[in-house]
Amino acid sequence: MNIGEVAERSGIPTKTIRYYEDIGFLRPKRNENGYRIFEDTELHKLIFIGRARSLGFNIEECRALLALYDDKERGSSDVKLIAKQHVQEIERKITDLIAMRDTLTHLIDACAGDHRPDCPILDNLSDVKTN
Amino acid sequence: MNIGEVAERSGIPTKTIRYYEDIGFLRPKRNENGYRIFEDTELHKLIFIGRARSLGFNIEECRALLALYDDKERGSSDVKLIAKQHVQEIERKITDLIAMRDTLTHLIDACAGDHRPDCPILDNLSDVKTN
DNA sequence: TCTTGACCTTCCAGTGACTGGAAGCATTAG
DNA sequence: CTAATGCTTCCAGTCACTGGAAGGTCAAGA
Repeated sequence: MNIGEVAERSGIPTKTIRYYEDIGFLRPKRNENGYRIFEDTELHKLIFIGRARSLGFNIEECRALLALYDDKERGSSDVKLIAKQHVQEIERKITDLIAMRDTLTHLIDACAGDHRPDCPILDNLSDVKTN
Repeated sequence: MNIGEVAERSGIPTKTIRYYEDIGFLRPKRNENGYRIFEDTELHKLIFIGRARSLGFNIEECRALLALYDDKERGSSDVKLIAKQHVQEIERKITDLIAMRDTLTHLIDACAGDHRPDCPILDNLSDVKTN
């Protein structure tokens, strides 16, 4: 497979695939004209990385997951720990977003047609104590 | 207030506060020695921005939210529209994050978490068919 | 008074994770 | 044969910071 086909099949742009090679995620062979040739294992790795990224894992976390993926002797508890930490972070974000949505919704309702200079809701939004 | 105190009270690093000034979020006065002097309104603005940023709004979105925050005529329909679009975006993000969390949680539950190498998390991430 | 250290200033460079573009070979379709 | 597409490398830019250098300011202590 050339890089274009791998990009199509993995959903990862060619630029990004080359970048992933740069940072050591893959090391595809080259043929005589210098083109990268990808094996199925490399395609699978890219799909793996793409999915991990879409789940919000950053590059270093992906590297750790890839190492575990490659390591035949790995224990699954290592993987589970990484995933659990990530779920905690996601849940914190969800909580924050719900709070922000509720605040903004109140803001929209309460500020509609209100031309007074001081809005208590805005004051509350930026109040340190409600942080 | 000097920048250090504002940083402490807003939770935003001094570097970032100066950056926010660069991009026009604030325009703190200076005293004779050149130090920035911050009013309470600027502190509140920073807390507001910090919260919006922590929820994934980018700088331009923050600028729009700040306009809502700053706008003495708020209640006008265009400002309200901006806020509503932001609420929609927040809801989309919440949905995405919940999907992410559910996927990960499901995988964690299915993962033994012991020293054995079989791990459903990695299996799922590397399974081409579930792409 | 001098000095030490914390705090402030500006400017420039680097980060992460790409992304875009230029310049130049290789391959393929018409 | 030519044009279009695809591949290569390299360099630069993006966003939102973040770190460091070099230097000015200020309050406290010997």
